[in-house]
Amino acid sequence: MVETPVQLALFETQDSYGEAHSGAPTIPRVAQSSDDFAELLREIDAADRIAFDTETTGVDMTRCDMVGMSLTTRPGIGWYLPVETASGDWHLPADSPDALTLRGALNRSRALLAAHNAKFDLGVLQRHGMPITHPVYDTMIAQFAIDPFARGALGLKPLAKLHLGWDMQEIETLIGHSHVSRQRSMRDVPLALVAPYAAADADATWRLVDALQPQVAALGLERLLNEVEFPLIPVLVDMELDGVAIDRPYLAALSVEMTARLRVVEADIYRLAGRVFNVGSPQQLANMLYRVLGLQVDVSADAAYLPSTRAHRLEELRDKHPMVPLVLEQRELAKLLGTYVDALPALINPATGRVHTHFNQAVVITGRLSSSNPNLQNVPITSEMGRRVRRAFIGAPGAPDSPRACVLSSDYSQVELRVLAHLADDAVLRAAFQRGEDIHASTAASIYHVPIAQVTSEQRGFAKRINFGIAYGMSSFSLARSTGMTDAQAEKFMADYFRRFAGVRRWLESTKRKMSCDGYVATLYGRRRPFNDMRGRDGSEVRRNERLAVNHPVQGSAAEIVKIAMIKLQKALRAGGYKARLTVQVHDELVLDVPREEVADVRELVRREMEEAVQLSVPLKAGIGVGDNWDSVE
DNA sequence: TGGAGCTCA
DNA sequence: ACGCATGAGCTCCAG
Repeated sequence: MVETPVQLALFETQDSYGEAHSGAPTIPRVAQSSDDFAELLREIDAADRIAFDTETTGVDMTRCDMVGMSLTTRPGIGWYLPVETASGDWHLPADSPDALTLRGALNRSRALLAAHNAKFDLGVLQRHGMPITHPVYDTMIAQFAIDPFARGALGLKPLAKLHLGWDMQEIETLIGHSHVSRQRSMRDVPLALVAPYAAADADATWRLVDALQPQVAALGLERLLNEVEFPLIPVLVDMELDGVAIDRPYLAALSVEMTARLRVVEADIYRLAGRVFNVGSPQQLANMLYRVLGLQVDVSADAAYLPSTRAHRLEELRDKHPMVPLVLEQRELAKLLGTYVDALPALINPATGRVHTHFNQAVVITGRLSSSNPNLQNVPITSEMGRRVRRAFIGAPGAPDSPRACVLSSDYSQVELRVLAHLADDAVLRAAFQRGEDIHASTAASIYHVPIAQVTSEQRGFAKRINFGIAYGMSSFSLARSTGMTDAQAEKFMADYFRRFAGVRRWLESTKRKMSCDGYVATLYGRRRPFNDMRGRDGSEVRRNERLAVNHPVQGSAAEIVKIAMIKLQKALRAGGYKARLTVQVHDELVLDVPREEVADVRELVRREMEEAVQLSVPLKAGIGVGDNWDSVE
């Protein structure tokens, strides 16, 4: 039978696990009777700290099934609660009375709850009738705050190795490798093997809290974790589980239209080329443009390499040959089709009819969220064609006979510049924000010494460039590059800027000094970015680190403000009994599904929670739009 | 799998 | 003289 090789593999697993067991001394206890369960409940009531972990049939919390759950209330022992069993033994089905009892016990407990990558476990538990309302200590997020460069090694097993010296059993020893033959499901692994594996995971998590806590304290990360990152987890769980509604018929029609246009454009390209080639291959395209057609670009060319075919390079050639604009159009169509129009429908969860992105808290060094599968933080907005894609993101369907929810988008106005004004304590910049002025016009007025009403649009444009660039540590050369000023003009412009905004200049200097003296810089809530000793390094490397150093507190503190706004907003929405739901965060923008009858209320609630998220020395301002889709929110 | 190229804030 | 703005994710190609 098919079973035989599986069994063999599992026996081998047990052997290797036996060797490794000395490193992970967890005694598993399987809850197999009502008496066991009652004993566990008593332990939960008496516990100071409870670590838990879920075993599931997959890694996607929006669709996997729960196989079991492990719980540890003291080091060395891990309970395992099967969710389903073949026999009549005690188990814990979703929504069963026992599940409700456990949920009540966990939420009633005064113990610290801990989990590794808690968002996953909380999402799974929520989908199985056990929502956890307590804040949870997440050992993965704590580790990321301690060492943001550990990004690739944030799994529970590497952490247990690092902090506890444990060589833990890898999950592949139970379910096989995803790339080798077909992976088995955790559901098919015998209880006798799942239980010790799961128990060790909960035990490791329990002990990791002790290992991490001294470092968290030493690095001053308590407020960041307890006031920002941990409370954000349940907000992200709700956002991910709710998902975003997609207009599938609209996308289908858009696909037909865009694909037809793509075929026409490609046919025209082949006709002009005199042959068929792969326009999507930068190499073949460069060969066609620069060798066959002989187009010239004005760059100091290394003879060994053909020039790039990047869009801004092709824009310079737009009028030189009719193929060039066609290539640009082909690129845009192929990108939109491949990334959204044809790809999004496949990501719609059939059970919910929505797409469920992942918001990751442990990827971006500055502390921003990242979004993946799909990335909803880079949905096109600039081009007309891109905005047609954006129109596919719509409100959730309402109850029968009631209309779809609206899409509400609220974005912070100039949040990073306001953060800079606060951090740098720059009197001029602060005053401009306090007066509620158009900040770019105001900056221009300051630099050119003219009344704000007399600022020309060109002057405002220069000021806007410098306002954006400052937070990135921009040089006068890049200012010249991006504005078309000469180097000398740009240099003078920046000198004028820093004379006027002396607080900003002092802050930039002190931040760079802090980087080299202390070896780190930090955000409002204390998230650090470490730097290596740069003594004896190349000047350009030092300057790059200086740019990273000044960007970190600005970008990272802004990210914290948005996260706090999300936490407060979610709380206010729930307290008010609203059906409105947060769906997407795009760094300085929050997107919500709002039933039509709630729009007036929720609009003001969102504004208040965002503008009052934190108290800075400058006001925060949010701009809000409402529409039928993500494009029409203006 | 790494780079080229594109999208966003 | 050099090198030239921060932070991400996804798709495609080529090897």
